[in-house]
Amino acid sequence: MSSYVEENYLKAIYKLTERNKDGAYTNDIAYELNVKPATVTESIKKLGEKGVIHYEKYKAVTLTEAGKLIAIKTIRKHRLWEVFLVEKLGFKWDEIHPMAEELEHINFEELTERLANFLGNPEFDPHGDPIPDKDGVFSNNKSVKLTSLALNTTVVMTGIENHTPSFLQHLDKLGLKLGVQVTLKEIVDFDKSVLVSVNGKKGFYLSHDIANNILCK
Amino acid sequence: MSSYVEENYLKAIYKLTERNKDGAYTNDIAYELNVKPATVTESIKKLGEKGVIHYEKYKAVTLTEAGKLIAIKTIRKHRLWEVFLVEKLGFKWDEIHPMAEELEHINFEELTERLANFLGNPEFDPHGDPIPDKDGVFSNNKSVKLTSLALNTTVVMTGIENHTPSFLQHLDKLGLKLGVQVTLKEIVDFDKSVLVSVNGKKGFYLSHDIANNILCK
DNA sequence: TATAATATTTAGGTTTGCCTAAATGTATTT
DNA sequence: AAATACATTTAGGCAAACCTAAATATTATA
Repeated sequence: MSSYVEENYLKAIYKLTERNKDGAYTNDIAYELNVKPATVTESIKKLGEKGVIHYEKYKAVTLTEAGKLIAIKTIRKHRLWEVFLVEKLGFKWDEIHPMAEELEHINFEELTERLANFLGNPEFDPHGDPIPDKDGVFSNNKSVKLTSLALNTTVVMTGIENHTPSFLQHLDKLGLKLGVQVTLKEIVDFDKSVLVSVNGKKGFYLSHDIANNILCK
Repeated sequence: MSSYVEENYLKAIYKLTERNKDGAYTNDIAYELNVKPATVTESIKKLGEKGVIHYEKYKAVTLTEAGKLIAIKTIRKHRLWEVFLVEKLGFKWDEIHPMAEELEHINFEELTERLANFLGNPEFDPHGDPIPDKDGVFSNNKSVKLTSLALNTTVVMTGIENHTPSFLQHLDKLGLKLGVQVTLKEIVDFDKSVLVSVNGKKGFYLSHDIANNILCK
């Protein structure tokens, strides 16, 4: 199995396992990777034989330590390239994902580490997601959802939980970028939408769906 | 055919056609790409159908305009990444080829052009090879071989015609890098080796083979 | 020009990563 | 607990990109 394909499977399984500790299901992996479930069955069987995942027929799969490390290293590469694309090449945060999706599969450890160094060993990518170190260790940074705050709390926006271009572009329009100060002014009982004030300016309403995808600290 | 494979075939054909205007031969393409001639036959048939090369049974193949453009754009990407690896990440000129060989296949025009801009739109890569512009045009820069100079000529080293790490490392050891002043002091009749002085310092001998791979202006 | 040497192509195979359709297993609901 | 719904796997296929061995063209040489 090419490292390109393998890394994508492991990344998908990693992501799904974060959401559901039992492991990743065939159908969900198929959805993540835009392939059919039958293809996934075939692939995860091979990945199991290779020792990067735990595979048992009809069970959710989980990553072995080896598999987890590959997944995390792929995430590291992805996020470092995203920093490069934004900080050095001036791309916007909603434009970079497809490019990073390719660049993450360039496997030269020396390249990755020199890139990290060139970028100042960033700890977060342009979306606020943490960048694991070269041994695969994440700094534990406990952000919470904007929807979980108590009224009249002021926090700093640190991340997001949805990376679609349309969501990112909408945040731009609202002036909601990483680092801004957000104060929760009101929680509307009817639909759980929230009134927020950004950097002390006049407030505006955010739907619960939007607020729920914003992380802060 | 994946763009990865296609670009490598077109690049190989481009290179071979530079050497031999008749076109590229099956065997030579196979050697360049480390595949068997039978595989090349199969592939060039497909590339012919696709319209990127002119293919006729038993004849040397040449690039169509479309194919030539793809080849040159691949070369552009390769050389821009090489500049990045040396200028920004601090790699040495003998280390970068394998990485650039992968990075060249990342196809996002906006990425390439922003990268070029970030690097200051360089005209030459770290080996002195010209970087075509985004429309595939090379600036014509007529360097000549060190072996073609008349005695006592002083020139600037501008490029090389061999990119193997061992050759590059040897040049490093001799202090022969792009931009140095080289004076041709002697041509040994016996073996055509040459005595050169670099930046006005004490001279040393270079075999004809080495001198013949050094370009200057 | 016939023969030998070399280059190219054809024929038939393999592996990888995908597919559809059918079969089978697991989970949920009545 | 049986029936139904849903998830997963199996079986059989396909295209891409590689391979080896054999056949056929071309080119060079005697």
